[in-house]
Amino acid sequence: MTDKIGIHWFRLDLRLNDNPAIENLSKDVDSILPIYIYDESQFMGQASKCWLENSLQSLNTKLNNLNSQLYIFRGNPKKIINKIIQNKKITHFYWNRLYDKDSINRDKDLKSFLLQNSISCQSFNGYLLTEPWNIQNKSGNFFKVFTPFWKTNYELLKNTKLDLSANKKYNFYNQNINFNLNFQELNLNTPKKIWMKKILSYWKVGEDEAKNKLKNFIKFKLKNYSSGRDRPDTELTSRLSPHLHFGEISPKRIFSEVIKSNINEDNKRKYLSEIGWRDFSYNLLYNYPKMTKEPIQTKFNKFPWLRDNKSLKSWKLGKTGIPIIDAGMKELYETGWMHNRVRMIAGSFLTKNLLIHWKEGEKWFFDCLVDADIGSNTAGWQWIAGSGADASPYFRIFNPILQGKKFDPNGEYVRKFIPSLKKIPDKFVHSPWEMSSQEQEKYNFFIGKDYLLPILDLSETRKRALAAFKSISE
DNA sequence: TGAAATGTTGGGGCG
DNA sequence: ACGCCCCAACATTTC
Repeated sequence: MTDKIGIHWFRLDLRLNDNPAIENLSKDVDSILPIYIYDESQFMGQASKCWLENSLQSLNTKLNNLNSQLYIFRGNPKKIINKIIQNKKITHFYWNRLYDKDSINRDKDLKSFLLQNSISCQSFNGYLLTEPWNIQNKSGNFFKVFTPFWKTNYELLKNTKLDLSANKKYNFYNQNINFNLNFQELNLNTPKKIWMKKILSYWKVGEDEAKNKLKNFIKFKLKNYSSGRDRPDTELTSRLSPHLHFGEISPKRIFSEVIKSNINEDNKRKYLSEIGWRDFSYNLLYNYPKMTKEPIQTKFNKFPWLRDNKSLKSWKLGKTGIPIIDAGMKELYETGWMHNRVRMIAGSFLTKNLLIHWKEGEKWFFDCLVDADIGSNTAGWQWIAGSGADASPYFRIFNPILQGKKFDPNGEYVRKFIPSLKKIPDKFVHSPWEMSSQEQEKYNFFIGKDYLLPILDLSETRKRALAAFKSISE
């Protein structure tokens, strides 16, 4: 029994397929010990915790079927890893890389610690299409604008053979370790159990479901993606974002399946560019590690944000009196997800009409979204606030009524989350306050009773935002 | 991955 | 028949 044992440390790569660390480990050792460490000191939103718990269970079931299990621990990774490697048969320790500053520092430290202990330690790319240090413009700098970034990245990928591992049966470890936790002991500290249960009722979690969603997306939705992706009243997005976040599916798998599919080029390109935005966000995060806390454009340090807790609360609860905003915020709270178009409208409303700091929105989204992701979420918020690298220009202020009419023309989306709007005709569904008192009488729908009066004047706050942005431009 | 303000054009009503 | 005005409809500019 001198078999070599290698540890695979799962983080945001909760899958067995297309997992480069596992694939490489399987070549270098006889048996793979799969571990997960829950580190409470690492901030995680409520919705994410819930998804995580379910995703770990799903992964554990898959490992059970391979006569093994997921070995779960809780606490400081270095201390736990130090304890695990007391088993002298452990010769290798692999993982897939992460790209935020805290993870990078932690992993660097661990790598040298493991090497000191004569354990072979390697890391791999299991999370991105192209890692930030492998993509540069002609002058050798990182890209700050999406379009040229994606053009370069796309060409790079199109000409590379993506080595996706086939559905392999790896040899996983199955001996007892006496200090790992079972799932009852894991308890991820989610006090709002009922809320979480509700959110999860809208989702299936895990690697198999991710594959399934991709397959059905390509089969039924991709051909209408280009125009459909902007319509929250349809179901034409892939909804793969939470699966991607937890690494239940790899972006390379998505890229390769979409390219292979027999769908017209325009729709494919449009969808893949959304996967490209994810890589771009990580490219920014890696090169501007401070972007999670500070504006990328430094002039935004002196932006006159307002502190307005009352309005912030109205926004969070979907009580602004603007149907498309309220529907979006309710979709978020109810299902843990919000349609991308509506995320932009709601983000513009918070940062431009309310002049509330994008970090407040970012925090709320991070807590409520099942796809909460440090790269995409902060990049998205900086983009909409105007402080991002190639952000939406400051004067680009969405008018939520026009956006509603354009992208939810029959009001199906807003009525889904604000049922009282079912009583009134399409004409008023995005601006019910425009109904005369006779019309309110006629439809038995009264502003103030069946729906709120808007908390602000759109035209006035638009002008106020333009003035505020003007004050920081040189 | 905007919206509003302003400018231009052209058809139709009308004297 | 013609010029004038009005005002959609569309285009361009500005924020």
